[in-house]
Amino acid sequence: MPAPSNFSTRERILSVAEDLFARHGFAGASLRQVTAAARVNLAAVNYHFGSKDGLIEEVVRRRLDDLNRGRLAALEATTRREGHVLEDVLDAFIRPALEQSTADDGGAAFVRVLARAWAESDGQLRRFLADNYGHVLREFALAFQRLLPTVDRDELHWRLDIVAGALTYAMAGFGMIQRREGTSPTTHREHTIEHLVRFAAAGLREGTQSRAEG
Amino acid sequence: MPAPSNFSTRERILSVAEDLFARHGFAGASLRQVTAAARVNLAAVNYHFGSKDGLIEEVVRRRLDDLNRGRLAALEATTRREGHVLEDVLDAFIRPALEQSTADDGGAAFVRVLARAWAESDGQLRRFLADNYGHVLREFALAFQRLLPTVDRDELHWRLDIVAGALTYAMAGFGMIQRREGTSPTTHREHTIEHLVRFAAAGLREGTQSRAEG
DNA sequence: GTCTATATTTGGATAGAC
DNA sequence: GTCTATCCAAATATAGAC
Repeated sequence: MPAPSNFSTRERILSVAEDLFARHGFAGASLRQVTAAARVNLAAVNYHFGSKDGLIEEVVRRRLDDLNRGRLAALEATTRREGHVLEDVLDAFIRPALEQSTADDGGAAFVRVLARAWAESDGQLRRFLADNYGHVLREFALAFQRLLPTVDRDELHWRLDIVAGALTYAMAGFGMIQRREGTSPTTHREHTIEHLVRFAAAGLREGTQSRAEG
Repeated sequence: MPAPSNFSTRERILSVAEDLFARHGFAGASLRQVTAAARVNLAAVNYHFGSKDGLIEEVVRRRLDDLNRGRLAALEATTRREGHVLEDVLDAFIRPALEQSTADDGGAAFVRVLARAWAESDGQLRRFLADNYGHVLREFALAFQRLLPTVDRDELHWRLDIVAGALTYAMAGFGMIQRREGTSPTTHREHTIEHLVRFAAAGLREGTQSRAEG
C-alpha cells in the first residue's frame, strides 16, 4: 500500500510504516526501509515524529482512536436494544475492525499491527496500549458479564483472555485468507464476521447453555 | 530462565535466546543481549551456530522436533481408538504444547517463540516452519476432516485457519495467565487444556451439530 | 518542510591468541 | 572451545543549508 505520491510526506510515512511494521515487526522494519519505500528523506521521520518510537505510537494511535470509537458506538447501540445476545456484542467488537481492514484508505495492515503491538509485553508501547485500549476492553467485559451471569468472575476472565487473544490473531490473519473467486470483498468480510462471531460465542458460552441460555 | 551456569555454553545460549526471543522478538533481541545474559562470549554464537539466523533456527528446532513427535504420537494413539471425538484430537494437539510449557527444563517460553515465528510471514524462518511443521498440521487436518465429514473442504480450512491461529495465540499467552492461589501447576494446566479444547471444539463443530454430531 | 551530510550508537561477524 | 580485539555494515538521530 505505497500511498499515493500526492499525499503529504507525513501521511506517506505513516502509511508505509504501517505496512512494513505489519510485515516485519517494529524492530524488524528500519527507518531506512520506511523512508525509502515512502520515497521521502530519512530525516523526515525525526522531523515529524521525533523518533522511531514516536512514529510507532502514531501509526497505532491514528487508527486505534477510530477503531475504539467504532467499537464503543456499536456496543452502546447494541446494549441499548432489549433482548440483545452474546453474538450482538461480539459483532460490535469484530465488525469495526474488519470494516477498517477493507476500507479503501488502506487500513488492511493495521489489524496486524495491532496484533504485533499486543504481543509486545514490555516497553512503552505496552503502556500506551493499556492506556488507550484498556477502557474499551473493560466495557466489553462488562457487557459479557451481564450476558453470562452464571459464569463466575474468574472463569469469565479466563475465557475473555482466550477469546481476546484468539480474535486478535484471527483478525490479523484476515487479510491473508484468500477469498474464493466470484466472492465480493463485502461478502467475504460478512462471511468472516459470521464465523468469528459464532466461534467466539461458542467458546464464551461453552458449558453454560443448560444453565443460562435458551 | 537464565540457565544454570554448569550447562555448556551452547545450551546456555539456546536457553537464554529462547527467553529473549519470546520477549522481544527475533529482530528485537540482539546477540549482545543474548550473550551478556548467558554470560558467555559474544563470539560464541557464531562459533556454535554460524549466524544469528542459525541460532534462531536452532532455538526453534530444538523443541519443535519434540513437540511434533509428541503431537503425532498422541494423534495416532487417539485416532486408533474406536469412537474418538473431536475433543480427543484437539487434546492431542494442545496437551503436548502445554506439557512442554510446564516442563522443568524451562520450555515455558518456547510456545511464545513459536507464535512469534508463526507471525513472521516472510524470510527463511517461514520456509523452515513450513518444512518442519506443515506435515503435522496436515495430519491433524485430515483427522478433523474425518470427524467432520459434513463440512466441505473450503469451509473446514476456514475454520482450521482460525482455530490454529487462535490456539497458537492462546497457548502463547498461557504462561502469563496467573493461576489462582492454592491451585497446583498441574491442575492449572489441566484447567487450561480443558478450556482450550472445549473452546476450539465448539468453534470447529459450530453449525454442524444437527447434521453430524449426536 | 525538505534536503545533504554527518555524528553516534549498535549490531553482526571475523581474526587470531590462548 | 573460549577469549580479546576489531572490522564493517546498518541503524538512529542530528546539524545546518536551502
